[in-house]
Amino acid sequence: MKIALLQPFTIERNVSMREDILKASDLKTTKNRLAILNILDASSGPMTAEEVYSIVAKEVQMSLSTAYRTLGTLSDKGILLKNLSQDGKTYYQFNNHQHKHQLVCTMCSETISIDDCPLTCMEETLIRRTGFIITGHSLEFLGICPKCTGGIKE
Amino acid sequence: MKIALLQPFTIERNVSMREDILKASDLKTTKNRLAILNILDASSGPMTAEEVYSIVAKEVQMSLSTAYRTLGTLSDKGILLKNLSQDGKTYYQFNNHQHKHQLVCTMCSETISIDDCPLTCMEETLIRRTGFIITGHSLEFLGICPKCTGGIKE
DNA sequence: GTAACTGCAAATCTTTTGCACCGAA
DNA sequence: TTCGGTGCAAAAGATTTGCAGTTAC
Repeated sequence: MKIALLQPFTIERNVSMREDILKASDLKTTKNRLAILNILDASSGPMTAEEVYSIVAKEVQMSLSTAYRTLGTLSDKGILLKNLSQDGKTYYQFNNHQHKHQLVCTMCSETISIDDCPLTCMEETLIRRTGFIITGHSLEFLGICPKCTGGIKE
Repeated sequence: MKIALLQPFTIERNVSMREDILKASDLKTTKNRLAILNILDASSGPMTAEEVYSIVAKEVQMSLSTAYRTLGTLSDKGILLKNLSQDGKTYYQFNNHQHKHQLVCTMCSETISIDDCPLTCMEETLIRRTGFIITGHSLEFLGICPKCTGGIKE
């Protein structure tokens, strides 16, 4: 019973945190936006619009184009990171300055998240050399996972 | 006059080198394929299918779908590197083990090639940790170039 | 001669957009 | 009340594909 009560409390707290995030970016608080932030917050890695949509659609009524528009808006505001992957789909993740990259198996699509990003140092070099302001980067590794390697003749 | 003669000789030599490349991959030698290899070899960085096509179409008669098919085939054989960029277009470059990444201005699309790739060391770590065979990676930096920075109010 | 290559047009897939309606502030 | 947000359907843009004709070997 105590545990049952704990859950709603946590959700409530998160909801108000997310309202603050939206308010700070001059965005109206809507069921749809909260639901999307909710799902991405719970996710362990980047998700496609389609994935977000298929989960969110179970909770609230939302069209796919709204999912795209919302994800786009949140990315423009810097709340999310947006990233076109080698599979042709765009992945979204919370921009919490602890972003992740992916290692994807080209045979079965198994995906592993890479926690540490080695590019900060390289960005500093680029800034010095080019005068660019660096606003982001995309990095993805492709390979063949151990399960699939088993099937390759040597 | 001597210089004028030098050029055809060089082209001849390159053509036969490219025939060897195709033969080694069990691909027939066609005007189209030679033209595409030619253009990518002369290019200083990765090119889109559209760019390759628009240049190649001046020299030989070729359809856009053939350009796509040829670039795809050459990539499958490992002759080219294929890379979906954050702008939604696929870029192709010679796979000469000296591949380049790009730094792209999100305002004017000015693009700078990055010659040294810092990822080899990271790939070794990933191999150890995940058991994947790493077959490739994509890396791209986005930013705002000095020309465009001038327009931003501080 | 035959399998591989090519051109054309149509299809595919993801993402974006126009427009009319709806809802948060 | 008023913009901004949303749904629907249609458009967009890059790439792929089916099929019939052509070419390298």
